[in-house]
Amino acid sequence: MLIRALQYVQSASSSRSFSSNALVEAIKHVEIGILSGNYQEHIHRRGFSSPCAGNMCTVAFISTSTKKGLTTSAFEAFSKLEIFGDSKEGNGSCTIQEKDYLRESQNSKAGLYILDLIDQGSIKPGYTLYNKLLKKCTQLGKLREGRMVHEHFLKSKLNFDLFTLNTIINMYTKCGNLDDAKKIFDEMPCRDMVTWTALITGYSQNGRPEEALALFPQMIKVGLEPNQFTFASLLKASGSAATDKPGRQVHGFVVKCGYSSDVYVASSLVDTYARFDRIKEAQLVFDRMLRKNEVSWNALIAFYARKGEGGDALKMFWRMQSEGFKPTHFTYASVFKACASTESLEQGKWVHAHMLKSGGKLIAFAGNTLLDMYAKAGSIEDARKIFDRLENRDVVSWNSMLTGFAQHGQAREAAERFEEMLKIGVLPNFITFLCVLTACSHGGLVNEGLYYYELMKKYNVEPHVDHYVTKVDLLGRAGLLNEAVDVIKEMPIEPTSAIWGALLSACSMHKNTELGIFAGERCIELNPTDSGPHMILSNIYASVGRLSDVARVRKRMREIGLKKEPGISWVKTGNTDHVFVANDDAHPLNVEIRKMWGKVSEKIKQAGYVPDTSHVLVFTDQQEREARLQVHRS
DNA sequence: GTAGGGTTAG
Repeated sequence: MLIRALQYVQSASSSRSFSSNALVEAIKHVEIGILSGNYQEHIHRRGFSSPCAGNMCTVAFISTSTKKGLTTSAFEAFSKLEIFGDSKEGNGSCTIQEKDYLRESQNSKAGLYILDLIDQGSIKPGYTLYNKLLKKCTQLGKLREGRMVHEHFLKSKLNFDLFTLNTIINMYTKCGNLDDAKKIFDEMPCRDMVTWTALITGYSQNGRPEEALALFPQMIKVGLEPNQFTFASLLKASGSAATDKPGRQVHGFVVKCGYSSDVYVASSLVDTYARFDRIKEAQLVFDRMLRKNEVSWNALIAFYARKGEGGDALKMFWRMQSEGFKPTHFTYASVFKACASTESLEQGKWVHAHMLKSGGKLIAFAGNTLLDMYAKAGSIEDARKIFDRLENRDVVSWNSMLTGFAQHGQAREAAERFEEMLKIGVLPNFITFLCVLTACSHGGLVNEGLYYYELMKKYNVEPHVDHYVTKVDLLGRAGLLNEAVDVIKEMPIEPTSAIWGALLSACSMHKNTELGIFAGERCIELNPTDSGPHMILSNIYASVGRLSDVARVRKRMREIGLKKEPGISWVKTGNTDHVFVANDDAHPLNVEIRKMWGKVSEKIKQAGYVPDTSHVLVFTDQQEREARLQVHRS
């Protein structure tokens, strides 16, 4: 009977004429037969075409077993239920009919079938049931369903229960609804340490560190002592505070309350100190840890990666393993970033191989950084390969791929990928638009860029000042200087130095002296410490022979204490880095290199390169002017 | 019932 019923569901779900009615019929059959055998095993052995079919049976199973009073079996099945929302819809493993079924069941709260059963009187609810339901909603991040359970609990005849309310607060914070969590917190007649910790954690995990930290003194005031959970969250919040002061204060309490040797608390301390560049303190806490784990190492490795200290990051990566710790996705993500920032592709390849060898899957978490590493190191082909091989792709994977194309001047590719991501339903964020706009700007795709800019509205992405900078850059590079000025005039926020900087570069490129001077002066007013705009402005003055203005700009730079950073080039051959600094003839093969450069430079000229020497005024001799442009000189 | 570590742009 059971087998026949399962066959019925299976064939119904794979048949073209499958409909909701057929499903209801099928479920009835399953309901009749399901208790006569081992349900889970049968589901497993039948090997359903998709998890949705299994879900349909699970719903039937819950219904049948609760009717028979087998609540434990119902709970067990419920914990495996994946019918909440659309988790399976997203990866395309559903048939169209199954999608309809999922949608229907959502509307008729089939995901919370069990609540209907309570209303019908088939099942008597208790705190345990509500807590299980809330936990499930929390795990799946289902706010709507969680709220339904919360409301159902309020309507029940059950008394106030601290444990359940803490669970509800946690459900709201994990689903990102801090306002409701705070409301419940405020209305509670009594709170314990878990209540406070749940709210502190909520603020800390949702990027509201100030509010998390503000709760700490209040908690102390009512006489509750924080535990290791509280401290871990407080330290995370301290890590994104404006100064290191909160972190130090919390550290004091950690010592006072005796949690210094807790591995969660100590790892958080390492991370917090590292975020304020207090590497000595971070290292000290780390060294004194009696027990370490992967997270302790990752906190330190992430610090070196952020600082661009690739060598140190790699050293720690090998050391953690020699001390018996296995790298995690966090570790790989940091190490790849470290390799990307030091452009040590060879080392990065080693670590990549290491990850493959240790059986690590290529998931977006670490894969995104690996993709970025290859793109930054110059191998767009490898970056693309990584993208194709990713087990899962999130918006960052797409952004990184777009950036890769933009960095390699492949604007068309970037635009195509962008269209593709929209087509398959990946929601672009503000960074996505920056990536695709930058690609268009660098590739001269003005119309496409303007179109994508307008598209931001459709995706509810509010233009940030950086988007305006990119738009000015897009128009400016293409020589549409008046249009670029219109953007600046019409933007709803005050132009920043970056905005004027973009216009300045465009004017320099297209030789609009008057506008360039205006933009340059505005840019320098707003950010006097960047040497770049001073140099461009000076060059613009030079190009029209306004030598006294050149002198004035140079004098102003000296007064501010600015020096133009010398131009530096690197060439890597084998394991040796050859560094060339402006005005530096120190390389042992200097003579040979210059001879070779002469030949290359001749070829470039033959290919049609015309050096722009207009701003190199100090030398009257044309040959000397050209030479100034071709090698590093100040 | 409450906890810590990662990535994309500029």
